Amino acid sequence: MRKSEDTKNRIIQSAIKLISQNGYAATTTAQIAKDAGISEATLFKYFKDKENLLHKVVSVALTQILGSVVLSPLKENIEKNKDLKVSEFLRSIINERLEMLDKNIDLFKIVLIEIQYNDSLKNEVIKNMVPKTCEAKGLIERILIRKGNISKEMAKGISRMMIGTLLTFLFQKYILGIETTSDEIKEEIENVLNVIKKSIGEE
Amino acid sequence: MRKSEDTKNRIIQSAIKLISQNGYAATTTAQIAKDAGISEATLFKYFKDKENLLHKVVSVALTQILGSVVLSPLKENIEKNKDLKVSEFLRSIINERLEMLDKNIDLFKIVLIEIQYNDSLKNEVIKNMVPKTCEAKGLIERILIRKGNISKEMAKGISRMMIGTLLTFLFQKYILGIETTSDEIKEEIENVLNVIKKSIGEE
Amino acid sequence: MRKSEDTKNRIIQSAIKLISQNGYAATTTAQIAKDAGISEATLFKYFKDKENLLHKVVSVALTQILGSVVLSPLKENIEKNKDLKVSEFLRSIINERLEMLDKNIDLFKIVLIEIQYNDSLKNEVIKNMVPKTCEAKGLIERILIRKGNISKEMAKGISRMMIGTLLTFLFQKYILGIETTSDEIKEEIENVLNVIKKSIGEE
Amino acid sequence: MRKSEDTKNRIIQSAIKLISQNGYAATTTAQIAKDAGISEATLFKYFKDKENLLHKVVSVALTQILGSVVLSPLKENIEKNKDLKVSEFLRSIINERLEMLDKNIDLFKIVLIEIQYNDSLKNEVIKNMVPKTCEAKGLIERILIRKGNISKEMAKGISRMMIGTLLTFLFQKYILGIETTSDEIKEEIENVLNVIKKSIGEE
DNA sequence: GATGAATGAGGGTTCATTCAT
DNA sequence: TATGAATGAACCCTCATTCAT
Repeated sequence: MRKSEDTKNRIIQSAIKLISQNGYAATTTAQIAKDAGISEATLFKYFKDKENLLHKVVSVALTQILGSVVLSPLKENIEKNKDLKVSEFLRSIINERLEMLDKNIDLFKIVLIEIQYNDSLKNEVIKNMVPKTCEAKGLIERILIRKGNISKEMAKGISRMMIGTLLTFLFQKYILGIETTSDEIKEEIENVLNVIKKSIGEE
Repeated sequence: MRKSEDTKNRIIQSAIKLISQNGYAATTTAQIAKDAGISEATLFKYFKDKENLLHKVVSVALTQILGSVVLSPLKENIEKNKDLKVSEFLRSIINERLEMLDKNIDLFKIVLIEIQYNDSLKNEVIKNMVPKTCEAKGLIERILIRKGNISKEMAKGISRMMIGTLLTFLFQKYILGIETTSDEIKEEIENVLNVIKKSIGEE
Repeated sequence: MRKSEDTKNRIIQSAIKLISQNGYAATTTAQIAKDAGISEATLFKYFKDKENLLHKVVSVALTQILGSVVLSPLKENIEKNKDLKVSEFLRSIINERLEMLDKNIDLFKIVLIEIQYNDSLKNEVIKNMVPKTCEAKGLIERILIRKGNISKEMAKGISRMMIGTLLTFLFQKYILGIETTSDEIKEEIENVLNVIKKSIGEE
Repeated sequence: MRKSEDTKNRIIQSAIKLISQNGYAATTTAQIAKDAGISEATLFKYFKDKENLLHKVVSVALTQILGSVVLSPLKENIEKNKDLKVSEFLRSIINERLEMLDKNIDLFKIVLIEIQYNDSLKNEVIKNMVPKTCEAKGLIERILIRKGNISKEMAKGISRMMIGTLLTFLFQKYILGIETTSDEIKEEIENVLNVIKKSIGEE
């Protein structure tokens, strides 16, 4: 049981590694088995077929991204920093989110790419990802509003900008693969925060 | 000659369609040939191998995205609207860009996904895409600055927000495939523009 | 293990048979697989590609021709007959060599023909074949010299004639495929031996 | 007509060149057409199919080898040198034959290799080559006998040795591709002639 | 007479999957 | 449970050959 569970996990980890590198269609079960240190026959003892393994991989990715890794630290962070100035609150969120992206980029890539080609996967992902993300977004907006002087519409605009900023970095660094120094990143974050600060009259 | 050029184009169009639907690795040359109404043998008369066809597809995509489709209308739009109020100027740009995204989403998807797995493709894309995008970004920033009362840093923050907003829509609609009514989209744009307007004291 | 080795050998034997019949380029992996009673997929589990199989075939051929089959019996024969008269010594060698040719003609043909089109094969063959052949040639020459009254040059001429005689039969029977009765062969051998006998003043 | 005949010859020459380099099965009609500077379609206007072209190539090769190139110079040479000493007569023949081999090795290779795989080709070749070769062999033998003191059997042995010597060089230089200096060749020829000289008591 | 364009048939090769052990 | 051995189906690609122009 222990051993069995362990083998299964090794297969999944190998699949994550290889699929994120080469894509699902270009990753062979032979590669995965070899990387996991087992035979192909064994792989098919654990997973009915390749598609089944992909679903498991995505499911694991979703769990990790949404459940333990993504939202908990975000909520923690939000809670911990909710008494800061708005700009500092937002900065801490962005930085924490960037770190999280960095740690989970393989999983993100797999999920984002493979749902393009697989509707059942897409539905599964949407069903899990959207409400959780909206929840987090709402949480941030409520805090912004509570901090005073910020209308609901402004809060929505600001939270959307935060998402946009994160996506821009995701795009730049992980999709296009452009090397960016952490100084450059900091500067760009400050530029965005500047606009927001001005808009809410902070300082 | 006429005929030959036509066949070649049909192959490329079929490839674009199928690769954007299923990904490069999962698209077979047989599918492409069938869709183009020719034999596989003919396909390989026009393209040395499958990889070669992918490069041609990406090259066409880049040309179309960057050259005629992406930048020209953007510059035209910028030129035409540079005398509007800042918020109206930005709104017109976003709307025009959203339309452009909609028209070229297949090409975008192919390029963005396939460069994950193909370094020579990635280099080609980066070399072409980055400078042109920076150019457009710079153009917008200069106009913002010239319109008065906006610092260079603010302009940078704002242009980055514009990109972030576009990427958010790209992500939401085309990656996650979430249906969004145009009213919802408009509302969200207004929320973002609102923040920007506030930040530059417009009105 | 047993089974696996067996399958591999069956593939090689089928390859030898078919390549010697039709040549490497005209022999398909499908034919080989069918002849070996396995699927093509299995063939490619045992040999990386068709070229690899050819190399194995040639390697087997070389081993068989040079190692166990060619030189050992020759040396044995030389040893056994070194006390005969020169003409009888040479006759026994020629006859033994002709038998050997007959048994291994398929392997010879493959090696001799395929090295025309494949440099790496040619190098491999040369490296193995030339020294061993020179060794055998040298052995014969030393015995001839030791038998008295034969100069080094004469010995070289005679050994060369032996090779020439063998090649003539190879050419006649196996290249041109001309049927020759064993009486005709014997007669021709005697004619050549006659010349040699005269030249060394035997009898 | 002139032009047409010319094109046909260019095709044949290209075929000879390429088939001798790569073998019939591995030579494509596309390669031949390209080398001949024409389109593949044109090639098939001149030759019903690829096999047909091979037959024409072999036929040309045979004509050239046997008719004009091979036997005429040999007969000429025999006639011219029939009054020399036996050893000198044989030396001149060998040298002339070696030169001829060198000039026509491409044709020889094609013929010798392709008849292994094609019975109709083999029959054609045998029918033409054997009688002519026997004729030349007989001619030489008659001259040897006429020169005195050489029995019919000795003459046969000697002529066979000549063929063997030539085949040895053919084998060494053109099949195995072993580089040999002309000095080495001369020495080996002398060794063989030495034996013959001794056998007929020359000098 | 020459060729650009096209292709059916087949070649080598890979892949996910099965099954006896 | 784990795997060595095997494979049908499909993949990318090539080839000799045809035909309208």
